[in-house]
Amino acid sequence: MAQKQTVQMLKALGDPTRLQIFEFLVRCQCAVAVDDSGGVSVAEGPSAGQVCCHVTGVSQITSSVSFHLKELRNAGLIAMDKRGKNMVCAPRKDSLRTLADYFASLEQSTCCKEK
Amino acid sequence: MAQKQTVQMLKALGDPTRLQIFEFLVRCQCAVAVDDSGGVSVAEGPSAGQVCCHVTGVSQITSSVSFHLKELRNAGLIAMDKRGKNMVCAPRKDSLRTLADYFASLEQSTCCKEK
DNA sequence: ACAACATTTCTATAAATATTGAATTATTTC
DNA sequence: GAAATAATTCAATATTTATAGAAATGTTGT
Repeated sequence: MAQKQTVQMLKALGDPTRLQIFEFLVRCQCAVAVDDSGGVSVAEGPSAGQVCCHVTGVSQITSSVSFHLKELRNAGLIAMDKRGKNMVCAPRKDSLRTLADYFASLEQSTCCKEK
Repeated sequence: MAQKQTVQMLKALGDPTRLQIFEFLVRCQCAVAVDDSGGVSVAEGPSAGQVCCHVTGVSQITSSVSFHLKELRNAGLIAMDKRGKNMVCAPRKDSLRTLADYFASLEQSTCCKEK
Protein backbone atom coordinates (compact mmCIF):
# COMPACT_ATOMS: atom_id res chain seq x y z
CA MET A 1 0.00 0.00 0.00
CA ALA A 2 1.04 3.56 -0.56
CA GLN A 3 2.85 5.08 2.39
CA LYS A 4 0.88 8.25 1.82
CA GLN A 5 -2.38 6.60 2.73
CA THR A 6 -0.91 4.97 5.81
CA VAL A 7 0.20 8.38 7.01
CA GLN A 8 -3.25 9.77 6.36
CA MET A 9 -4.92 7.08 8.43
CA LEU A 10 -2.47 7.42 11.30
CA LYS A 11 -2.75 11.18 11.31
CA ALA A 12 -6.52 10.97 11.36
CA LEU A 13 -6.44 8.66 14.38
CA GLY A 14 -3.70 10.66 16.06
CA ASP A 15 -6.18 13.08 17.51
CA PRO A 16 -7.99 12.37 20.80
CA THR A 17 -11.42 13.48 19.58
CA ARG A 18 -11.22 11.48 16.38
CA LEU A 19 -9.89 8.35 18.06
CA GLN A 20 -12.76 8.61 20.51
CA ILE A 21 -15.24 8.92 17.67
CA PHE A 22 -13.69 6.07 15.78
CA GLU A 23 -13.62 3.74 18.78
CA PHE A 24 -17.22 4.62 19.49
CA LEU A 25 -18.23 3.69 15.96
CA VAL A 26 -16.37 0.39 16.19
CA ARG A 27 -17.81 -0.51 19.56
CA CYS A 28 -21.24 0.70 18.56
CA GLN A 29 -21.46 -1.85 15.81
CA CYS A 30 -21.83 -4.26 18.69
CA ALA A 31 -23.78 -2.13 21.13
CA VAL A 32 -26.39 -1.17 18.60
CA ALA A 33 -26.99 -4.80 17.73
CA VAL A 34 -28.95 -5.31 20.95
CA ASP A 35 -30.64 -1.94 20.83
CA ASP A 36 -34.31 -2.58 20.13
CA SER A 37 -35.32 1.03 19.63
CA GLY A 38 -35.37 0.36 15.92
CA GLY A 39 -33.79 3.68 15.18
CA VAL A 40 -30.45 2.28 14.16
CA SER A 41 -29.72 -1.12 12.76
CA VAL A 42 -26.48 -3.02 13.07
CA ALA A 43 -25.77 -2.71 9.41
CA GLU A 44 -26.25 1.01 9.47
CA GLY A 45 -24.35 2.18 12.49
CA PRO A 46 -25.07 5.34 14.44
CA SER A 47 -25.88 8.68 12.87
CA ALA A 48 -23.62 11.68 13.06
CA GLY A 49 -25.96 13.15 15.62
CA GLN A 50 -25.56 10.17 17.91
CA VAL A 51 -21.82 10.36 17.52
CA CYS A 52 -22.08 14.03 18.37
CA CYS A 53 -23.98 13.38 21.59
CA HIS A 54 -21.55 10.69 22.60
CA VAL A 55 -18.28 12.50 22.17
CA THR A 56 -18.30 14.58 25.31
CA GLY A 57 -21.27 12.90 26.90
CA VAL A 58 -23.40 16.01 26.93
CA SER A 59 -22.98 18.80 24.43
CA GLN A 60 -20.71 19.03 21.44
CA ILE A 61 -20.64 21.40 18.53
CA THR A 62 -22.11 19.65 15.52
CA SER A 63 -19.88 21.40 13.03
CA SER A 64 -16.86 20.15 14.91
CA VAL A 65 -18.03 16.55 14.78
CA SER A 66 -18.86 17.01 11.13
CA PHE A 67 -15.32 18.17 10.55
CA HIS A 68 -13.80 15.18 12.30
CA LEU A 69 -16.08 12.70 10.59
CA LYS A 70 -15.01 14.10 7.26
CA GLU A 71 -11.38 13.66 8.22
CA LEU A 72 -12.00 10.05 9.13
CA ARG A 73 -13.84 9.46 5.88
CA ASN A 74 -11.14 11.14 3.79
CA ALA A 75 -8.59 8.87 5.43
CA GLY A 76 -10.69 5.88 4.41
CA LEU A 77 -11.41 4.86 7.98
CA ILE A 78 -15.19 5.17 7.96
CA ALA A 79 -18.02 5.06 5.50
CA MET A 80 -20.78 7.63 5.51
CA ASP A 81 -24.16 7.07 3.92
CA LYS A 82 -26.94 9.53 3.66
CA ARG A 83 -30.21 8.16 4.99
CA GLY A 84 -32.78 10.85 4.80
CA LYS A 85 -31.91 13.63 7.20
CA ASN A 86 -29.28 11.53 8.89
CA MET A 87 -25.76 10.65 8.02
CA VAL A 88 -25.11 7.06 8.90
CA CYS A 89 -21.53 6.24 9.86
CA ALA A 90 -19.71 2.96 10.17
CA PRO A 91 -16.07 1.96 10.43
CA ARG A 92 -14.48 0.37 7.40
CA LYS A 93 -13.26 -3.05 8.32
CA ASP A 94 -10.67 -3.12 5.57
CA SER A 95 -8.93 -0.11 7.09
CA LEU A 96 -8.66 -1.87 10.43
CA ARG A 97 -7.26 -4.93 8.75
CA THR A 98 -4.78 -2.80 6.82
CA LEU A 99 -3.48 -1.11 9.94
CA ALA A 100 -3.34 -4.31 11.98
CA ASP A 101 -1.38 -5.99 9.20
CA TYR A 102 0.89 -3.02 8.78
CA PHE A 103 2.08 -3.06 12.37
CA ALA A 104 2.20 -6.83 12.53
CA SER A 105 4.49 -6.94 9.51
CA LEU A 106 6.69 -4.19 10.93
CA GLU A 107 6.96 -6.22 14.09
CA GLN A 108 8.03 -9.24 12.05
CA SER A 109 10.67 -7.39 10.10
CA THR A 110 12.68 -6.63 13.17
CA CYS A 111 15.42 -9.23 13.10
CA CYS A 112 16.86 -8.21 16.39
CA LYS A 113 14.49 -10.13 18.63
CA GLU A 114 15.95 -9.62 22.06
CA LYS A 115 14.65 -6.73 24.19
CA MET B 1 -3.59 0.89 27.88
CA ALA B 2 -4.28 4.54 28.27
CA GLN B 3 -5.97 6.06 25.26
CA LYS B 4 -3.74 9.07 25.66
CA GLN B 5 -0.63 7.10 24.85
CA THR B 6 -2.23 5.45 21.85
CA VAL B 7 -3.06 8.87 20.46
CA GLN B 8 0.49 10.01 21.08
CA MET B 9 1.93 7.08 19.14
CA LEU B 10 -0.49 7.47 16.26
CA LYS B 11 0.10 11.19 16.05
CA ALA B 12 3.85 10.65 16.01
CA LEU B 13 3.57 8.22 13.12
CA GLY B 14 0.99 10.34 11.33
CA ASP B 15 3.67 12.48 9.76
CA PRO B 16 5.41 11.45 6.52
CA THR B 17 8.91 12.30 7.68
CA ARG B 18 8.55 10.50 10.97
CA LEU B 19 6.96 7.42 9.47
CA GLN B 20 9.83 7.30 7.02
CA ILE B 21 12.34 7.55 9.84
CA PHE B 22 10.56 4.94 11.88
CA GLU B 23 10.29 2.48 9.02
CA PHE B 24 13.95 3.01 8.27
CA LEU B 25 14.88 2.18 11.84
CA VAL B 26 12.77 -0.95 11.79
CA ARG B 27 14.13 -2.15 8.47
CA CYS B 28 17.64 -1.20 9.44
CA GLN B 29 17.63 -3.60 12.33
CA CYS B 30 17.77 -6.21 9.58
CA ALA B 31 19.86 -4.38 7.04
CA VAL B 32 22.57 -3.58 9.50
CA ALA B 33 22.72 -7.17 10.63
CA VAL B 34 24.54 -8.18 7.43
CA ASP B 35 26.58 -5.02 7.29
CA ASP B 36 30.18 -5.99 7.98
CA SER B 37 31.55 -2.50 8.22
CA GLY B 38 31.53 -2.92 11.96
CA GLY B 39 30.35 0.65 12.47
CA VAL B 40 26.93 -0.28 13.72
CA SER B 41 25.87 -3.43 15.47
CA VAL B 42 22.47 -5.04 15.30
CA ALA B 43 21.79 -4.39 18.92
CA GLU B 44 22.58 -0.73 18.57
CA GLY B 45 20.76 0.37 15.48
CA PRO B 46 21.81 3.30 13.31
CA SER B 47 22.93 6.62 14.68
CA ALA B 48 20.93 9.81 14.29
CA GLY B 49 23.39 10.92 11.65
CA GLN B 50 22.71 7.87 9.56
CA VAL B 51 19.01 8.43 9.91
CA CYS B 52 19.57 12.00 8.87
CA CYS B 53 21.42 11.04 5.70
CA HIS B 54 18.80 8.48 4.82
CA VAL B 55 15.68 10.56 5.12
CA THR B 56 15.92 12.48 1.88
CA GLY B 57 18.76 10.46 0.44
CA VAL B 58 21.14 13.36 0.28
CA SER B 59 21.00 16.30 2.62
CA GLN B 60 18.71 16.91 5.54
CA ILE B 61 18.77 19.44 8.31
CA THR B 62 20.12 17.77 11.42
CA SER B 63 18.02 19.81 13.79
CA SER B 64 14.91 18.70 11.96
CA VAL B 65 15.77 15.04 12.31
CA SER B 66 16.65 15.63 15.93
CA PHE B 67 13.23 17.13 16.44
CA HIS B 68 11.45 14.18 14.86
CA LEU B 69 13.53 11.61 16.71
CA LYS B 70 12.59 13.27 19.96
CA GLU B 71 8.93 13.10 19.01
CA LEU B 72 9.25 9.39 18.29
CA ARG B 73 11.04 8.83 21.58
CA ASN B 74 8.49 10.83 23.57
CA ALA B 75 5.76 8.71 22.05
CA GLY B 76 7.59 5.61 23.25
CA LEU B 77 8.22 4.35 19.74
CA ILE B 78 12.00 4.34 19.75
CA ALA B 79 14.84 4.14 22.24
CA MET B 80 17.81 6.47 22.07
CA ASP B 81 21.11 5.72 23.70
CA LYS B 82 24.10 7.95 23.81
CA ARG B 83 27.24 6.26 22.55
CA GLY B 84 30.04 8.74 22.59
CA LYS B 85 29.38 11.47 20.10
CA ASN B 86 26.58 9.48 18.49
CA MET B 87 22.98 8.92 19.42
CA VAL B 88 22.05 5.34 18.74
CA CYS B 89 18.42 4.80 17.81
CA ALA B 90 16.34 1.66 17.67
CA PRO B 91 12.61 0.95 17.46
CA ARG B 92 10.91 -0.34 20.56
CA LYS B 93 9.40 -3.69 19.84
CA ASP B 94 6.82 -3.39 22.58
CA SER B 95 5.34 -0.35 20.89
CA LEU B 96 4.90 -2.25 17.64
CA ARG B 97 3.26 -5.07 19.48
CA THR B 98 0.98 -2.66 21.30
CA LEU B 99 -0.20 -1.03 18.09
CA ALA B 100 -0.61 -4.31 16.22
CA ASP B 101 -2.68 -5.67 19.09
CA TYR B 102 -4.71 -2.50 19.34
CA PHE B 103 -5.91 -2.64 15.76
CA ALA B 104 -6.32 -6.39 15.81
CA SER B 105 -8.62 -6.12 18.83
CA LEU B 106 -10.59 -3.31 17.25
CA GLU B 107 -11.02 -5.48 14.20
CA GLN B 108 -12.33 -8.27 16.40
CA SER B 109 -14.82 -6.11 18.24
CA THR B 110 -16.76 -5.33 15.11
CA CYS B 111 -19.72 -7.63 15.30
CA CYS B 112 -21.06 -6.69 11.94
CA LYS B 113 -19.00 -9.06 9.82
CA GLU B 114 -20.64 -8.79 6.41
CA LYS B 115 -19.60 -6.29 3.71
C1' DA C 1 -45.32 25.92 0.48
C1' DC C 2 -43.87 26.05 5.24
C1' DA C 3 -41.87 24.65 9.56
C1' DA C 4 -38.73 21.57 11.90
C1' DC C 5 -34.72 19.05 11.85
C1' DA C 6 -29.87 17.19 10.57
C1' DT C 7 -25.83 18.17 8.61
C1' DT C 8 -22.52 20.80 6.11
C1' DT C 9 -20.14 24.95 4.67
C1' DC C 10 -18.29 29.36 5.65
C1' DT C 11 -15.60 32.70 8.25
C1' DA C 12 -12.77 33.98 11.82
C1' DT C 13 -9.69 32.88 15.52
C1' DA C 14 -6.70 30.31 18.34
C1' DA C 15 -3.44 26.75 18.98
C1' DA C 16 -0.24 23.37 17.59
C1' DT C 17 3.31 21.83 14.53
C1' DA C 18 7.08 21.71 11.06
C1' DT C 19 11.14 24.02 9.06
C1' DT C 20 15.32 26.48 9.01
C1' DG C 21 19.82 28.29 10.36
C1' DA C 22 22.51 29.97 14.11
C1' DA C 23 24.21 29.24 18.57
C1' DT C 24 25.22 25.90 22.21
C1' DT C 25 26.59 21.63 24.51
C1' DA C 26 29.13 17.54 24.77
C1' DT C 27 32.59 14.17 23.14
C1' DT C 28 36.58 12.60 20.81
C1' DT C 29 41.14 13.28 18.84
C1' DC C 30 45.41 15.54 18.15
C1' DG D 1 43.86 22.70 25.79
C1' DA D 2 42.28 23.45 21.00
C1' DA D 3 40.14 21.74 16.79
C1' DA D 4 36.79 18.72 14.88
C1' DT D 5 32.64 16.26 15.09
C1' DA D 6 27.68 14.97 16.53
C1' DA D 7 23.72 16.29 18.31
C1' DT D 8 20.57 19.45 20.71
C1' DT D 9 18.54 23.81 21.84
C1' DC D 10 17.00 28.27 20.57
C1' DA D 11 14.41 31.71 18.04
C1' DA D 12 11.84 33.13 14.10
C1' DT D 13 8.69 31.95 10.54
C1' DA D 14 5.37 29.51 7.89
C1' DT D 15 1.99 26.16 7.74
C1' DT D 16 -1.42 23.33 9.30
C1' DT D 17 -5.06 22.10 12.21
C1' DA D 18 -8.84 22.51 15.69
C1' DT D 19 -12.69 25.15 17.54
C1' DA D 20 -16.74 27.87 17.38
C1' DG D 21 -20.89 30.14 15.84
C1' DA D 22 -23.53 31.82 12.00
C1' DA D 23 -25.33 30.97 7.68
C1' DA D 24 -26.64 27.78 4.09
C1' DT D 25 -28.18 23.27 2.21
C1' DG D 26 -31.07 19.55 1.96
C1' DT D 27 -34.80 16.43 3.87
C1' DT D 28 -39.07 15.16 6.17
C1' DG D 29 -43.72 15.87 7.58
C1' DT D 30 -47.79 18.83 7.72
